[in-house]
Amino acid sequence: MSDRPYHHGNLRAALIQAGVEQARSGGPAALSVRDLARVTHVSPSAAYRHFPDLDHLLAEVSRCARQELAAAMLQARTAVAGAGPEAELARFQAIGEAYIRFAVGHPHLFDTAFMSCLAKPLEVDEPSAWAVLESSLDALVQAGLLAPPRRLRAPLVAWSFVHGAASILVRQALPVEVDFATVLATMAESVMGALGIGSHI
Amino acid sequence: MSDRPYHHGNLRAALIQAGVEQARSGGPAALSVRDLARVTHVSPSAAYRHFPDLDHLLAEVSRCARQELAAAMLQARTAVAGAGPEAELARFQAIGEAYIRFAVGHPHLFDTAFMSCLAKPLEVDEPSAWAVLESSLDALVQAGLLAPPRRLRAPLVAWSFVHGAASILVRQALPVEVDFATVLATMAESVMGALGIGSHI
DNA sequence: TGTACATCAGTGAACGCGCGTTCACTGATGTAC
DNA sequence: TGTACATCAGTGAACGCGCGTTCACTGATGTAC
Repeated sequence: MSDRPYHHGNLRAALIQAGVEQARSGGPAALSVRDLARVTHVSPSAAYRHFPDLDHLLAEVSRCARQELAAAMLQARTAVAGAGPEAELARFQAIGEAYIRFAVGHPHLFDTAFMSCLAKPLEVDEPSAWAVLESSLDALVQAGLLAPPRRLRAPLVAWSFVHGAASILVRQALPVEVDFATVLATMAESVMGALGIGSHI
Repeated sequence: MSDRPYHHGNLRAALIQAGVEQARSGGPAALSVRDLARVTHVSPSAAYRHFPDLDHLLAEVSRCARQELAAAMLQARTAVAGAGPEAELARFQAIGEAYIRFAVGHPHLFDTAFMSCLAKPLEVDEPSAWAVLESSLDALVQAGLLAPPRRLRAPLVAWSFVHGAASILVRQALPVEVDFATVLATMAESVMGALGIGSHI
């Protein structure tokens, strides 16, 4: 404990990062000023140099969780190569699949991403899941797969369905066995159906 | 405090009911053995005559929250009179609308209904939102509005979309202003589209 | 280049709090005879 | 109908704990001259 320098160097970022790791294993309930200070090898009061209170710290942790989700979507989309309508459609499905995969793979982080905080984070999400979705929908329109009039409400439609399916898988909210593959297939088919993707050509 | 009888009479039910009321205003985080005992005018240790620990008490509170949701759906469905396809469709839409209305009207109870507990409630949900949805889908099939092959996955499709939309409204998860009426209309249209309701006639 | 000093980023002890849970107990109830 | 007594459902004090936050402080940094 004595080999660490008196000044941490980047305590603010370190506390947030520690928060993300704690949240990954224990969810929002596992986050406390004292515990994050402990993990960061710093006294609890040091945190108050960087955050006015716990809630502001939580808001940043939550934002990082959302960014991790967005990064996963971005990566999945980038992984689909090629041009043309079929590649564009595959990229759209890839971000939905990544969303659900993230929720199932990191259920506590998923909860943390959408936990309720009174404080607002200092910066906006970067990357942002919302932005990823918006740009993918734009690409679908340009590829001629999504009718322009449907573009306006498309984000709500897609997000609702995918977020709902992810929540169900995470919580096992349904009294019936739903397996991952079934949800993915149903999700893809349903969003296509709801948005009429491809059907107006 | 001295005018109350020594024996409460139905403490178990009273604690659960108190839990529902506390959850309604403060959400799952507002639930504690000590607070519920306080509200019920009973010593904290009395609760342990009826529940092995906090988690088992929470599981019952959560179940009651889900039952309240189911009751709202049931009431909304019953309120739609008449027979025939158009009435059946209206009843189906009514339960989805009631679900979303409940989430927006009682956001903390909605959270409580789907909170995570390690313990399982002693009894199953009665009424059950799942059962309400299942029977409504059966009615749609019988009215010739839903193609039988789509019946199997229909619960997952409907629940995902409605639950997702409700979560979004409750959390204000989208960085865009989404009003209640728009969500309801979009929800109805999308579920119809995804399930192909009415389109195969 | 060297030194005084303001500023910054930590420490550690302490505060008061509410929590879950246990334990020995006591008051009320109801059953057997 | 009356009484002994087992059983049930409460009480209240206590346990140890971890929490958020404050406060007076001190060690390190870096800037002005």
